[in-house]
Amino acid sequence: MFPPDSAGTEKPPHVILIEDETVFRQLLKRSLEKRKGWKMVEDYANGAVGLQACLENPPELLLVDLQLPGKHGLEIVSELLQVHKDVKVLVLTGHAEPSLPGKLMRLGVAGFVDKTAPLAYVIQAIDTVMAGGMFFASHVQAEMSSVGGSLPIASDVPPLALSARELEVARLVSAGRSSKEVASDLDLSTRTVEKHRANIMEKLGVREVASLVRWVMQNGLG
Amino acid sequence: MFPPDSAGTEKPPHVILIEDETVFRQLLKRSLEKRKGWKMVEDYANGAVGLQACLENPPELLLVDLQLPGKHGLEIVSELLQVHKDVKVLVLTGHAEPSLPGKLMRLGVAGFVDKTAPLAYVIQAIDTVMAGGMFFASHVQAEMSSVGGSLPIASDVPPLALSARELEVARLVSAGRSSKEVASDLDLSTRTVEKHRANIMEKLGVREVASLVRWVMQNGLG
DNA sequence: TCAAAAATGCGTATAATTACGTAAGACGAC
DNA sequence: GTCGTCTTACGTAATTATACGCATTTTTGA
Repeated sequence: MFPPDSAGTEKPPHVILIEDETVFRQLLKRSLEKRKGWKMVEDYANGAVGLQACLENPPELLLVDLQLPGKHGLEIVSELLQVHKDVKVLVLTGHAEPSLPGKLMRLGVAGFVDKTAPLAYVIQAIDTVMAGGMFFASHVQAEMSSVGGSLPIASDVPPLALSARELEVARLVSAGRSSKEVASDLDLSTRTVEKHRANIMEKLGVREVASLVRWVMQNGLG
Repeated sequence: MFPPDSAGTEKPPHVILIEDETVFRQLLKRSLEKRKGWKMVEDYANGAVGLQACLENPPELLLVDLQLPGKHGLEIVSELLQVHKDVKVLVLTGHAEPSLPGKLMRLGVAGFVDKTAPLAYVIQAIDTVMAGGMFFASHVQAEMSSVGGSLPIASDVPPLALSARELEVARLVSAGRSSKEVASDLDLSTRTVEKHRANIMEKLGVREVASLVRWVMQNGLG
């Protein structure tokens, strides 16, 4: 899961890079094209233009600086993620600030690396993020007064082996409702709910409520 | 600033490693001793013992797992940082959970890495943290509230409301063990386990297993 | 050292869940 | 038009979990 190591046979993802420092931008772009065979790296030096490109043709991965001409990186990310929540965003900045990681996480950014870090760091961050993970590294210690609560991001990919009704039941059960309560919630008979539960357990291959709850939570359904 | 690259001439820091998986612990310990010339790596497999050592002779760097016998990693960190705020803490865990990064940051932890990550990741994390930075990387996407709302975080009740034994029971229950199984796991009577469960539920103010499981997971104990 | 808290154990009773079944109507796919 | 799945519903029995209460022994801390 962690390091895809070599790009291998996977098709190159669509990547957009917004970075005003030409040296770094070109270095990184070439690096990605050479070392990973990604041909689809669009690069922009201007924030507004880059955002426009993102909105018109959303990439899988967005690499973005913060201090940009045209539009600030935080605005870009914020506006983009409101429309396309599934874009993986990796922030590259040279001006780390202790409260930044928190802000970025709240925004839904998947990672954050100092541009002053060695290129290997950046590459690793990209790998991790592309694999669905998170990667925050900086030379300043993060300061988190309050990294907001627990609003799930309602991410896509609920691996649904369950039918709609079953899912509904599963969520209620994992929310702590008893079969009887679920029955009255959904206006069903208790027996029916119990049957649903049994089927759910069977499908998920679990035997106890605890595991059901874990499944629901780990799949972002709770 | 970023990678000290080679340990060079600096004197080895005092490092404590608390990790119950022997293979990983020894591997990491040897790795640090060889590759960085750090001789002062104390290692412990038990949480309570490790914390004791930290309190008696605080290290510069603490590498700690979360799920540990004796005492949970979160407790260790919490208790240690209350007394010695300057200890750099790097959490190593194999059971990442989306809300964990936020919790750890709030606790004042400097970094967090999956144990399943390649050793190079771990080493880099250590370097970054030792250099005063932060390093959070995981194969799961961190989940913070996406909206910048001002939702109160009243839920920041410490997991320490529970006694060590209760915590242990809570974890097993949320892992799907029945009271009877927990009893045999911990070599207790079923009655005792049931009593513990009742006390736990009471303390957490919940009524059903589902809520217990959610609590355990949301507090990174699962 | 002594009091408080935690950990351990038991009893009794009710409520809830799980493990086996079976089956009919709706709805879509092939 | 038949086959499969989803949804609905029921029965019985065993197992587990909860809600009360009470008691003994460590452990901990003031």
